[in-house]
Amino acid sequence: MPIFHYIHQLKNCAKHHSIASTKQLHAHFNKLGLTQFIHLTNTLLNVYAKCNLLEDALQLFDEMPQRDHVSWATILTAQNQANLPNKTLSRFPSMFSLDRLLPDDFVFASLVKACGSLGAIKQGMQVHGNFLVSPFFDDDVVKSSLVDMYAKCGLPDNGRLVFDSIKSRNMASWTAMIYGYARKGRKEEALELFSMVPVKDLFAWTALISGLVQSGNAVDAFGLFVEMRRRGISIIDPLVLSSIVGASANLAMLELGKQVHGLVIRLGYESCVFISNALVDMYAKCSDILAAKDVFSRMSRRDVVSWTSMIIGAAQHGQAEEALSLYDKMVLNGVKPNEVTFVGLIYACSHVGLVNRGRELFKSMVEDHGIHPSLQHYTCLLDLLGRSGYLEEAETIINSMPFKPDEPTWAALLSACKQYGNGKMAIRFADHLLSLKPEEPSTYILLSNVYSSSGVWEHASKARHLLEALEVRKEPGYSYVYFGKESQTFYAGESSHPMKEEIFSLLNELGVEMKRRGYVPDTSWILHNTEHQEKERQLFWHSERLAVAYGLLKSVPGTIIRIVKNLRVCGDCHTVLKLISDIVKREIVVRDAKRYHHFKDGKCSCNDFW
DNA sequence: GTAGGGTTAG
Repeated sequence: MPIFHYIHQLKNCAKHHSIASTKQLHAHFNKLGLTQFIHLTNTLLNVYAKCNLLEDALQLFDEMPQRDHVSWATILTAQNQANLPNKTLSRFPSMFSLDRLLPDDFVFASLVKACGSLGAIKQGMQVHGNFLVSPFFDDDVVKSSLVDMYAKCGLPDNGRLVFDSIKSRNMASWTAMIYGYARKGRKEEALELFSMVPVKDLFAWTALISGLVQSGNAVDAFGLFVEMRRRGISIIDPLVLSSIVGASANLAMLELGKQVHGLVIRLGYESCVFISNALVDMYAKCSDILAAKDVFSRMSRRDVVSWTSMIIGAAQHGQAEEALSLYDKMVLNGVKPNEVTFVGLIYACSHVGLVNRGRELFKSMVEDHGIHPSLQHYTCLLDLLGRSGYLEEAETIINSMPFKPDEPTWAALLSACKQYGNGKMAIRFADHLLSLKPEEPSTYILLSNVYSSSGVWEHASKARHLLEALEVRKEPGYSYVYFGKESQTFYAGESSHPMKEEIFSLLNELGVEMKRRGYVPDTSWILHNTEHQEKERQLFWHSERLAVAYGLLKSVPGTIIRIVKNLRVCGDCHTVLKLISDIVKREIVVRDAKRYHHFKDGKCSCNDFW
């Protein structure tokens, strides 16, 4: 039978993902000694890759007596498609060392793509340089990939230089460039380019919208999504929906998220794994952990992202046991955890002080799963150890780990030193923290307190000065409360609200009852050098309290009051919200800049850890 | 026979 006939058969296998037939043909070729025909073997390689049988493809590739450019391009692309871009980059050097082959245009495109998905800009620029001095330097496909790579690496200006050199721009180059600007938050340039696109198809809209979501501009992303719908662009592919679900998550507006969920269902994409994943995450971020679990439980197929989203959701809402048991179920289901999964798991342990379990998971991550711990993993582990008083162990880890702790980690450890009365270590940690020039005002309070109590006055006053400088450019605190479709934003110290009187008297009323229950305002959270009474007054006007009072006055009795705050909730407000939840018998859910707090019956889901 | 754009978890 002629070779081209076999190639035709193989193409059919790829089209229908028929694994059995592919393997049968492979065996047949072996028997007839046809594998020497590189043309045929390359096709087989590609079919394995298209059927997601990377292992088979790799084995075949390694066994090939001879390989050409096509073999290399095929295997590198296969690794990209299997989401293993680092393997693409590590395999590439043997193209020359093993087979004495230089990259062609196809191979360049694969390498550029791998660099893009890794955000490996240094290697990306090297590849770019090699491409420019290669015979393929003018290839438009590689150039489009380069535009995309620079977009993903956050360097749209580098991308623009390449973009301008493309002779015949097609949709791929346009969308890559639009995405590059949008992702960097350069909305005007993105829109300008978008207006120039000859055909505004769903891809172009998606690039624009998803880029804006990723740059944190959820509001404009929504506006554009509505505009896209108005123009009758049919959503024939669900990817734009995951961006828009993500936008609702970022805004933490539950009602909006529910509407988007409704749209997802109407369009028939609810069973799409990555859409469901985005929904799980959205509900968790909107503090409706029950809805998140509901979506999760109805999924017919769950990948590592689904499980991880659910684990992190549970952990962030204070349900550590749930998070850990989800992990056990995940393993039982044969889903391999990745580095993000372990961030969620160790974080969960840290929340409830499960020191041993946390240590075990960290060890298992490295030893059983071969994952290199990142700074984030160390941060979670140090949090766990510090909180439970294992300060020496924490310090040993700091000295041996390949990263420097960040500001919040030093701050958490410093608090732990204070709590466990380790003054000497506190000074060591404080010095590290001070040298980082922290951004968080409460850090200076902490520093100042540590230095003062240890008699290091010079540093205590330095911390004060730095704080005063910081206070000037501090972002004002605000909170928004929402119920149904209504939402209302309150700024700290705001006293011009139309319902000011009602809010004021309700807070006063609650204050009387709180003091009756033993509440003493903790004014150490107020940073200014002011009189005690003035400090109390400032606490009183913190935005989250105004929002809660408004929520109590305006929402349907018995419903959950949901609040989103831009900064972290202060310690005193945390105490107050716990008390209020008990006094009025209402659940209050606050999402602050760091954590989720479910206040109910005088307790908080965060276990007073945030 | 091989390549380029839009997606989800921290």
